[in-house]
Amino acid sequence: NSLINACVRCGRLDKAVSVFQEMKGSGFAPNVVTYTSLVEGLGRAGKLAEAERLFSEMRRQGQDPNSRTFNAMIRAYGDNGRLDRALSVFESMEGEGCAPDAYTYNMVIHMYGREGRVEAAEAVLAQMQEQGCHPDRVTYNTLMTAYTKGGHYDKAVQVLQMMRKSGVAPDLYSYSILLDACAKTCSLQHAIKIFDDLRNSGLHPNVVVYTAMMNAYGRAGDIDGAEEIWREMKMAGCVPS
RNA sequence: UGACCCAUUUAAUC
Repeated sequence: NSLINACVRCGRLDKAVSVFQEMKGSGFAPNVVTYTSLVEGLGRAGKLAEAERLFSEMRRQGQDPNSRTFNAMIRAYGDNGRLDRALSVFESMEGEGCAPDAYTYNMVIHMYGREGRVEAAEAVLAQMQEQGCHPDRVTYNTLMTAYTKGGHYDKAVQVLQMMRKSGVAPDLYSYSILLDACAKTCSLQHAIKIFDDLRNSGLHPNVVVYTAMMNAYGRAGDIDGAEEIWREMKMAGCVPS
């Protein structure tokens, strides 16, 4: 399984499949982890029919999909422009006796956000909470992205506050999402405020945050400010990308 | 029953 997964992660689906064949040929029964890795690999390669086939085959082999398998299948469809299919797999989970986990909800929220369907994303968040699944950092960050991409900066900031209130500490993703939004709308003053919050949080900015912040200065026409960030970044030992 | 062990989700620039 580790080898198959390594192949999948490196984009070598062909090798993953041949290891899978070898595995079966030498009498080792693939388990749920094996199938999940392959579904993921097939999804990345856009081979949806093949992924679906394994998704069915595993049940016949007595390996029922678990939440991670469903997640891999949902992502396979979602990343290949089949939101409709992704959603039907998502909706089938309950009936299959598999409860969606935070990853599941987070992915679905992300997919709706990417389509600009902010209200649908909010509905999934509500559903998540109804099911007793607690939103985590990724949930909040994903929702913030949905808002900023939809031009609702204020709502994104509200999410940051909601996040803190729920005891989930914002991370570098949270800040970079807001900084990027400020940069894209040339709201330098907001960006400066967010960057200040970040410093006070005790987190150390990384290259993504610095890049977004330089962008905020740059787009606002403040070259000196941008250079100042650049110097700070190098001083902090942060390597440019 | 639980923990651990192999597989899943979010940000900038290009």
